Amino acid sequence: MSPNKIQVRFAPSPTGYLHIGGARTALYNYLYARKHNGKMILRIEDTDRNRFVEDSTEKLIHDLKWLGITWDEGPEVGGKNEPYVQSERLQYYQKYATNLLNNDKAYYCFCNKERLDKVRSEHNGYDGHCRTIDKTVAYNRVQNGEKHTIRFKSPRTGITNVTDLIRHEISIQNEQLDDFILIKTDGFPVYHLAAMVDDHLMNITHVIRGEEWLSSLPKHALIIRALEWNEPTWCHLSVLKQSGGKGKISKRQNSKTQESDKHSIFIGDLRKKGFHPEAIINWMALMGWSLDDKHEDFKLSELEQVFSLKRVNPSPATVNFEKLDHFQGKYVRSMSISDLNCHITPFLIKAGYHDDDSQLNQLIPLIRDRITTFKDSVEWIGFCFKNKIEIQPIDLISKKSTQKETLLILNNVQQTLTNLTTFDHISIENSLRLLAKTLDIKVGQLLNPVRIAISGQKVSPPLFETIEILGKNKIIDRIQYAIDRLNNMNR
RNA sequence: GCCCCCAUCGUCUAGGGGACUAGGACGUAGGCCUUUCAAGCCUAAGACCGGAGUUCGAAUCUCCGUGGGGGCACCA
Repeated sequence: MSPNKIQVRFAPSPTGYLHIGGARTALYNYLYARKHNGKMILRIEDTDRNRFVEDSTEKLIHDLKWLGITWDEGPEVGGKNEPYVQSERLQYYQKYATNLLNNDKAYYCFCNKERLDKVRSEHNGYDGHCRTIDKTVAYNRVQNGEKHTIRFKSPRTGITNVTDLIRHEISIQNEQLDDFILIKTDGFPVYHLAAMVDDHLMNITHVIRGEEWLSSLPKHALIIRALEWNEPTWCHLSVLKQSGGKGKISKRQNSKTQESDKHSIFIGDLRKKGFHPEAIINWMALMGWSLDDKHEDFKLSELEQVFSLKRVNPSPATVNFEKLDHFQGKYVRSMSISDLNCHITPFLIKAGYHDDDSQLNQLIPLIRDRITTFKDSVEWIGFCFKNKIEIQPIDLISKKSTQKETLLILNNVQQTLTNLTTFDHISIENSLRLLAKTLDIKVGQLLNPVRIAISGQKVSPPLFETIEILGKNKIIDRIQYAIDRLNNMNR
């Protein structure tokens, strides 16, 4: 591998499911790698055994793939940097922790939790208590099996400067840093060590991650410098803020403002709610990045050509689900009938509607402009697949109309349709328009009760076409049922 | 409390000292179209957080406020 080759990684921890914050970070990594013919690695950071969530890695991989985000190396595909799960890489962390120990850049710490809690309330971080323990004494205590951690020896004075690609120079007074833990009592590394070791070993050239890491960036730089490694290019993406309230989106809090029947911050939920991955990608890409002031519609394949980290915006973005709807609607309208059929069918089946494929294909052009999510199709055309339409007779009667007039309309419509020899929407339209004229009422007035009778709904796809698709028998039956209901209304 | 980051319409953003009466998109309002609902098309309202500088000239550069966000673990 050429050393100049761009190599990035997405390194989630298996503590929950993929949401738009993580997905967007994965997306930017992916796009950057693709744009520069680099490679992307998926690495699982599972060094916290307490927060481990059983199926989250599989779900995460599934969600990423569903979005269209792929990687060159990772747990299920393998690669030359195996393994890709941190709990299987313990030897490396141990090795470099020892290295730091030997070079006097780290030390053993024997402080227990109680002391630490006490120190924290008095100090700003760890007080360096074990820093002065004689090296051989400390070594012997470790040999005797005493519980210990390994801490990094942070500089006490001076300033640490780090450069971030989208935030420029960041500096911190070293006195703000404490001697943080590298290796925990259980022998597992802490993120700061593990991530830096892996990034180095895996030749990561650009670390693209969330802003929540910005405050620990100096620690990371210090570790890398202590080990005398090359520093990657840092790129900290701003956080995504909740749509309604305050603060960043989070796996823990849901319901409230960021969840609704239609939306969710979780990729898996969005899938179940009937969104298309391309719509989600387009939406996420624009939360913090833009090409210019003219282009907003991007397919994943197009983003791969035009993405640039230099155009990533450092300020936090608020999640706006209405814009997701916009991209989704736009995407739907660009889809072919057969493609839409594939996406809609599972939702119809799940809703319990028998799916007649050829009929569905006829129906799709009628709803393409009306649905946003694929799941919306259930509400729009579910009635077509029902055996019986439940209606309240009162709903059949328009505001300004009467029971008598409605019955007259329905009877006439039924008769007209029965007499039709060619049952196509043009003939249906012509005959019903003529009927309205004959009855001296507006077309809308005529169609309202018919719409309810046929669909059971106040809104429906265009009626003439719907009547044609459902067929004469079904239509006549439904109108008859409505007439019966109206007649029995007063009894 | 301490540290760090950020700051243009309600939201996402364009903007790199003069091309800014600040552009686009979503949303909102009105209109056209119309069998309902959409879609589509047209129109409108809507922002440079505040104050000092620097400069002939600041949305753009600097500083100070203010506001928002993130982080201060043997979590990532």
